[in-house]
Amino acid sequence: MKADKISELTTNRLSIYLRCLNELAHEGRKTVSSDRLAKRFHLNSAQIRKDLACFGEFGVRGVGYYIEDLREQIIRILGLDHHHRVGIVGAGRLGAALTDYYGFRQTNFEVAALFDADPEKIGSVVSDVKVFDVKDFSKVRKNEGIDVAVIAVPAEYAQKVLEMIVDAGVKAVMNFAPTPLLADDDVKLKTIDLTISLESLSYFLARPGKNGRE
Amino acid sequence: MKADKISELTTNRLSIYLRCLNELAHEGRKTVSSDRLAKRFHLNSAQIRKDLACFGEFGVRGVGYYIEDLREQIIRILGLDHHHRVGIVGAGRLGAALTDYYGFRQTNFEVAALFDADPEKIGSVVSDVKVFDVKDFSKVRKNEGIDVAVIAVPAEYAQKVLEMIVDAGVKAVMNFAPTPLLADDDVKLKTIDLTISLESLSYFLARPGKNGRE
DNA sequence: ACCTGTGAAATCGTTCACAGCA
DNA sequence: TGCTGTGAACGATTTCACAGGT
Repeated sequence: MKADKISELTTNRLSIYLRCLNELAHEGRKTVSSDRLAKRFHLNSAQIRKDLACFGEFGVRGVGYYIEDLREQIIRILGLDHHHRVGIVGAGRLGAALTDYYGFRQTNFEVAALFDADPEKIGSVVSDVKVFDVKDFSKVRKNEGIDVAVIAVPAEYAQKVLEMIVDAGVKAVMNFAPTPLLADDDVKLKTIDLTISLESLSYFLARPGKNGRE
Repeated sequence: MKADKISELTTNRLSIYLRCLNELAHEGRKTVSSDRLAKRFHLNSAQIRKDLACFGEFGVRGVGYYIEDLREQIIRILGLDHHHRVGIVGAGRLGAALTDYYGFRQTNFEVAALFDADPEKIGSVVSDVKVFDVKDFSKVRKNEGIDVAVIAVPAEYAQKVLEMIVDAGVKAVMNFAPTPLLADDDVKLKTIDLTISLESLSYFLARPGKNGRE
């Protein structure tokens, strides 16, 4: 296949496949077929094959996939063999929780700096990470080699913060402010909107029985 | 239209439309057409009309939508006129940050209780919310009238915690553990997987230039 | 003239089903 | 026989385009 247009749905599933493979590898298994993988983790075998086929021919007919080999391939595809340094803008509770979040620690992402506008917070240390003045973002970004930014500020400041981040040259941003933001096409912006998720629960509770399964 | 099968994508957009309308109402506008709404907030006007048409005929031909009226309709549809009480399982940093999250405060959701298994934490108070023993979940749920649960525990405990929550009768659950969970169809389960989101940024950084826009 | 509500078309994503290889 | 890789069918979602109401 080797298509050029790969959906984010596909790459998200790659993350899931990787977890499944990690679990199987941990159990000492050497190979797995798309069918066994699907049955065991409630996935669809054709979808697994299609998703993988976007990036190459990793399987062996009659055998399946070599788990260790496929793990390495997915790690490479997802860029998990590269290290990234994260700057979190907003040193409130959310910023602090994210700094501490083990996802940032166990993976190839490392929180290098926090930023805030509150003089009370600037200079303090949260979970071993120093809080800088947000005005110094560009300078600190260079010194610390930050290539990923997280927006954890109130919605009304989020767009301005994003523009500052992008002006400083960061190309990958995760936004936790409950508002959609605008950015150039060469910047990857991922918004996690907890308000929408909450309101979706509210909708369900208001009309019991009608479940849109995930 | 009044269709029976309403996609979650549609209800998620309802949340967004509500925000837009709030902004317009704040500016003192009385009516808005789907086209103006779309242009201003970078949406698609046909989609707005289709989404709204699922729930009734709220517009006036030649005029557009009455902002105040439409706001009330969406609030009713999303069940934002009902109050909900939230129990958060896991009183670590993430649980604490969520307890503090203004989204839970400003909306119709209120954090009523935290739960943990750590004796050090049980009995303490985080952001005015008491931490209970997770073993007492069912009892506390009844006393406090909890109807929404949040899972903020490590992935390996998440499925067990979900089962406990569902056994206690809670029908709406938000999961922050980075693992897909299984639940019955009559339970609304919403998973927010920060690991997948991070890995999606990693994928982008590994192949610059190919952006799957949100 | 303006704008909604909605069939029809286009696009995107998933699942089926099987040819072909080990 | 077992399994991958993939064209084709199917299903879901988005966008177009316009009939019809004000």
